[in-house]
Amino acid sequence: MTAASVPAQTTRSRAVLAWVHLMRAFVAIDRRIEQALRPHGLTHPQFEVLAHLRRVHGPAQLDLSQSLLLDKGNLCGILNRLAEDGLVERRPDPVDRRYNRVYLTTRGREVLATVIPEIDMVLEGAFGAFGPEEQDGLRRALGRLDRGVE
Amino acid sequence: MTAASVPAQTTRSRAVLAWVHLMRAFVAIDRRIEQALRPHGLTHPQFEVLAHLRRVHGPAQLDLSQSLLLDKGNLCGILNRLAEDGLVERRPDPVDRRYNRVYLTTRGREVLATVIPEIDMVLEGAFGAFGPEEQDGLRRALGRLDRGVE
DNA sequence: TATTGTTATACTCTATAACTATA
DNA sequence: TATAGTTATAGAGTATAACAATA
Repeated sequence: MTAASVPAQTTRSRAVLAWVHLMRAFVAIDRRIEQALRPHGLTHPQFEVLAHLRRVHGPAQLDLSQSLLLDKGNLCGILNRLAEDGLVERRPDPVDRRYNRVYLTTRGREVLATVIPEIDMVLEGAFGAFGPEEQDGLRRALGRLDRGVE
Repeated sequence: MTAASVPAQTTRSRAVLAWVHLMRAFVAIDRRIEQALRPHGLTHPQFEVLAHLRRVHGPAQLDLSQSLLLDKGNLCGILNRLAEDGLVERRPDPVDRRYNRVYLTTRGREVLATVIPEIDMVLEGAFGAFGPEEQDGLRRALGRLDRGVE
């Protein structure tokens, strides 16, 4: 820091302080996750799509976009990039051909199989300092926070 | 959800669950903040810069980029947009003219004066369900989490 | 006519690297 | 030559809206 920059002290409310800490914790972990994803050529939204497809088999694009809170047009672009890389496949629903159902390819499953353990390690490293019941407590508090916002 | 999508049940570790909750809580609040910023034409990084300048007077751009963990080239672009909108001002350091010192303009201060209370309301709404000592507890846990990652 | 998905546009952010000006 | 800042480029995400295909 250069000499002439002047830090000022201001008081901040409990809520603002809590937010600053929440943000810092999130960003710190999120950066680690992105570092783990990048060598595999994956962005965060792309990983979210893949991880969702691992749990839900063959959703229509509209379902997918709603589940992940993404605009349908933008999801379309994300799916294009994933499909170009051969991680994902679109197949029209045989009954109602307006629907595209989205599936992981074998390659997509393989990529997930290598990426997910790396991310688990990041998370174990982050939360490992907490004991099991502390983790549960934190989780409950964050769940309350999440629900409180809606 | 369309009929043919198939949810699958998998077990997830405590750490992953804690992360999911952390992420959901963060994203929920973050979206609210962005909604509050958008009518003022501010993006999140732009607000971060302005908020930092409210506390630190006249930092050099390099200091600023390091404080906010932004690349100096990208910070330059963000400052250009803020300067175009008249919220921020660059003045070369009279002693060493390699440095640009960055200042809030009067307009920038005015915008902050209207935006910050709105964001405070978002945060009070989010954390208001917690009592003071609960907020402090959450804050301490998140602080530990943040430090543990580094 | 309503719904699903695609395409188009404009803007911002990020990563990376070459370039300019000052010291 | 080192440092601070700028510019350039390419890729990705987001918001918004018009468009095509199917029902």
